[in-house]
Amino acid sequence: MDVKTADGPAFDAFAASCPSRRLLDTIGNKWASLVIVALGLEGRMRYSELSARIAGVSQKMLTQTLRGLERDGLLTRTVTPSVPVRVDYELTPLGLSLLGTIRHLKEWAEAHMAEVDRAREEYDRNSA
Amino acid sequence: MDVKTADGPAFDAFAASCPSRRLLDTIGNKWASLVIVALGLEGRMRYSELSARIAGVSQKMLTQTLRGLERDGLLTRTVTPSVPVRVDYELTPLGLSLLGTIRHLKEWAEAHMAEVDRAREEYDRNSA
DNA sequence: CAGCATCCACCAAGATACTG
DNA sequence: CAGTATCTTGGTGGATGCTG
Repeated sequence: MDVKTADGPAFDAFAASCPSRRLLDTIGNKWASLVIVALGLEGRMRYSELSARIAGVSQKMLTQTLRGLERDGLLTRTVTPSVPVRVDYELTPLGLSLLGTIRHLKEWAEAHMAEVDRAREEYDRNSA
Repeated sequence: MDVKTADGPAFDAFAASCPSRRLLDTIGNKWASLVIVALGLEGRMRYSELSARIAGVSQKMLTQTLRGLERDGLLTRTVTPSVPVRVDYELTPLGLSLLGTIRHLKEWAEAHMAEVDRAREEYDRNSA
């Protein structure tokens, strides 16, 4: 997280240049992580399949998300110039390695979110 | 990520009830992860120390973030009723375990973000 | 010192309509 | 089918001023 151990305003971690920050900006995105997980499961999907699979996403957000992930080298976009056009998306090796990282998050969540829920109830009860 | 393998609109992962979604909402937060990392390094910090350490955070956001993390059981808030008041924040065991998960993210970022950067340059060059 | 209250600006995200 | 274009909005986050 780019923590400065020296004195001064310390963290520059939130700066756009911090790798961790940029990673969180990516996977913290509501749709990006869903796209990655979907492609991780299916291996390769068409635009319309992704659209159907990820409930609630608008075309705009799906396209925007896919472009971003493509730009980051996390997935590839393949156009087959048939009629009508066919476009397939697939994770790159880089994208697959990130999928592994996301799974770690998932495991923490499944193991500990119940505890978080209990803490919330407790907190809300005491502050009501 | 609560993926439905059955047919239908498939993902309900983005729903508020999905543990992974909620975890990403937490650590995807710009300031929350910084607070956790800061407390992970220092072990225990006063409000003013956190404020000085995390450059650019407003009082509003810092307070809001701390309340959220306290509510989630990730840190404790200890008030010492001296004059003037003294308030200390410290990670709970739960918060410490999350710190470990965040470190995984950091490792991925440090190992792969350079590759992401290259992909971006390439992409931007080809679309210019 | 450690906050709460208020106001405001901004922009990401959704809805809608159109197209190669 | 797989998008693009445009408009609108809500809620996040910052600035400011005040208090136990």
